[in-house]
Amino acid sequence: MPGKDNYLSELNPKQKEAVLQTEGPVLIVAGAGSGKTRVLIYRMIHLALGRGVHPSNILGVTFTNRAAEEMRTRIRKSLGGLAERIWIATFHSTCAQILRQEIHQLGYSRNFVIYDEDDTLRLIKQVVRDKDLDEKTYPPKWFRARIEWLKRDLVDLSDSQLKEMGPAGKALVDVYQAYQERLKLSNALDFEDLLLLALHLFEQKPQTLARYQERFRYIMVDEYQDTNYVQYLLVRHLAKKYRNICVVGDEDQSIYRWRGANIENILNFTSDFPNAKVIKLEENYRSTKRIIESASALISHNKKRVAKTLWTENPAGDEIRLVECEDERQEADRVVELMLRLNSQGFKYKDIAVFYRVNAQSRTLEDSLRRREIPYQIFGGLKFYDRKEVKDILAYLRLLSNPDDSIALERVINTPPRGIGAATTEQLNRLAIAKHLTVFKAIPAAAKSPEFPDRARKAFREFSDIMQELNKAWKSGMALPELVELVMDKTGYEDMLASEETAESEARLENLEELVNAASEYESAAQEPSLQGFLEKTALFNDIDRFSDQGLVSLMTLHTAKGLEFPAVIVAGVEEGLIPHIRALEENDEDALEEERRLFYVGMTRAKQKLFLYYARSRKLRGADYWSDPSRFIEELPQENLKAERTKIRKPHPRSAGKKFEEFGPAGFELDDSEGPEVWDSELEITWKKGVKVRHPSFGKGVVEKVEGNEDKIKLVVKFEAGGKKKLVAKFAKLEVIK
DNA sequence: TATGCCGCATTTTTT
DNA sequence: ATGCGGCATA
Repeated sequence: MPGKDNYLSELNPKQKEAVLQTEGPVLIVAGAGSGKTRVLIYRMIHLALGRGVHPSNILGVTFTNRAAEEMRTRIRKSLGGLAERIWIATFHSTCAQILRQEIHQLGYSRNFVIYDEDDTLRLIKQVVRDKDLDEKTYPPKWFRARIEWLKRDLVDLSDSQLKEMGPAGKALVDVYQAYQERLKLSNALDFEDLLLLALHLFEQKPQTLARYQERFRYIMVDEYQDTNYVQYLLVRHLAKKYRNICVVGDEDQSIYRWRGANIENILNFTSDFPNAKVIKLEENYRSTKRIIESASALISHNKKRVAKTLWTENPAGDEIRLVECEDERQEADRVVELMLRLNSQGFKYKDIAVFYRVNAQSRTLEDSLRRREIPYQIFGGLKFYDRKEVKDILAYLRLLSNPDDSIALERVINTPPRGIGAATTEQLNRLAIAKHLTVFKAIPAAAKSPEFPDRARKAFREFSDIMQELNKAWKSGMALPELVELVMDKTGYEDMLASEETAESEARLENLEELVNAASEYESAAQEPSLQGFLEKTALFNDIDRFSDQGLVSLMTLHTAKGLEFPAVIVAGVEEGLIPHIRALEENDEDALEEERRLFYVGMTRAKQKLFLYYARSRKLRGADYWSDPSRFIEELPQENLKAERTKIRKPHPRSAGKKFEEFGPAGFELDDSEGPEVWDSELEITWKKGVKVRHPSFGKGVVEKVEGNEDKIKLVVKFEAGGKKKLVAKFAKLEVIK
């Protein structure tokens, strides 16, 4: 860790320049592994210690909460308690915090809730139904995607793009407006609103903007290549007065174009902020020469980038291993075998990661990992706070905090089932509209209304009583974990799950236990714990199961891998249709293909020492078998850095990859050995025979004397130098072949 | 109103 | 293959 005084001595000249250039606009183009996090951290430390800037005048915007936390932890080591005064957060979290203070100026209430994608979709569905639109012609998901686009790109509702969409465009405008009204009635903001309303605030309330400009005199934005248009405008507003804006990014690692990230933001920075200083960090400290050379060769095929040359003084390292497999099951088995081998060579399990393009690929890998009892952890996929049971319980809490939250109400009013079905709910909604009440407030009235059958009235009364009881407990200041438990108890949710007695319901109950834990963790960690604060955390943070250093192999998608590094990296499914993904290919758009290339680039550059690329000749996808060809990106890698191996048995491979087996008659089944890399004999696939020299972690060096058995159960008799013969199972013996 | 079956879609997802 | 949502039935 940097000492307080000599922190500059640990930086190379470029990094030092980036740290010292505190005034004015700065663009740091930071290649993969070039130490950009270190630069950002030292920059903050330097501002505070070297330039006497008060930490509270520094804003650091990151893209993930994980990055924000990591940054703060590292700064704390140098600045101690002062680190807490620096504002380090994501765009969304930053805006949420600002709006908590200021949103009343825009006519919203400060106890707004944040709707996630699921809530949003439910609300859109309501709107679509109300408008009698056909869900087949106009899928709610389409509206959601388009509404996100309208908000992210600040599209004017009179824009010609909408007109050109014809009736769909008209429906979109219609749904959009109704959706916004409903959000407001529910006192809710979606993710885009967090940014958008902060922007409106800055545009409409100059004094408020001025206050934040004064506060954030030094602004740093990480992962600038992945900012969208609204985020770009927010940055511009905040930086306008002092112009001390430093953005860090790498257009080669921009992989969220599909989510509205605008690569132009980083490409145009120097024209947006004239006189900007541009500093390129091109020395890579992470990976071997071969990895860097290969990744650079790959990415040089992209046109949309600013030329830069990544280099490293690290050793050349091993060749990149290219492994061909029959199908995804063999791929998984081989990946696992590789892990065992790497482990025997001294790599800890936590040093090894497998990346894949789509989450669905993880299952086969998991099967193999479990069979061999290798401990693993999966990142991404279903998130804790997105689980149904967790969301249900949270919805009750949301309703306490904000009774206007109509989506939360919809979620829980009949969960667990209490006799308030679709018809009753419908009637309740009508009553609410007629009486100008929110649905929640209409419930006590409905309980008394003769228009409802006795059964429904009783159900309303029960529900109303439950909510009142919970409300009383909350108002009396009950601790959060207890409140969560009370909700689980009084609503009957826990009983409902407990009576199911399935493995599934057990798991759900465990998740709810975990939610109680999360609540108590929050309560002890937060400065001023509140229900609202907890709910905000659950909406904006979803990494309850986070990184553990517990010697587990890591599995994740290529997207999730960004920002991480591992000594040994395996990319699985390096095939046409997967990397690049079929959907990107279907777009038939150079930009889409370039993004796929960047994604692969990101994956490759995570590797410090060893990189393995696996592909399968056929792959089961949604129940059907498909042929596949190696990714075109493999051909873009310098062949001298590659070492390929192939299986001996090869299924016949039709020319048209990406087709189902059954779509080919016998004529399609041609042997295809002409293309692809040469067949090298594999060192990975160790051929055991008498005389092979090996090293064992505890027995030391030895020579193989005898080989028994075959395939999975090869046993070896090894004579060790230290004396003694041992009979070992080849696969599990952690033997390393030596020369 | 609750339940069970069928049909449909299923990239990536830091927020 | 699998899960979710919609619709028909008990």
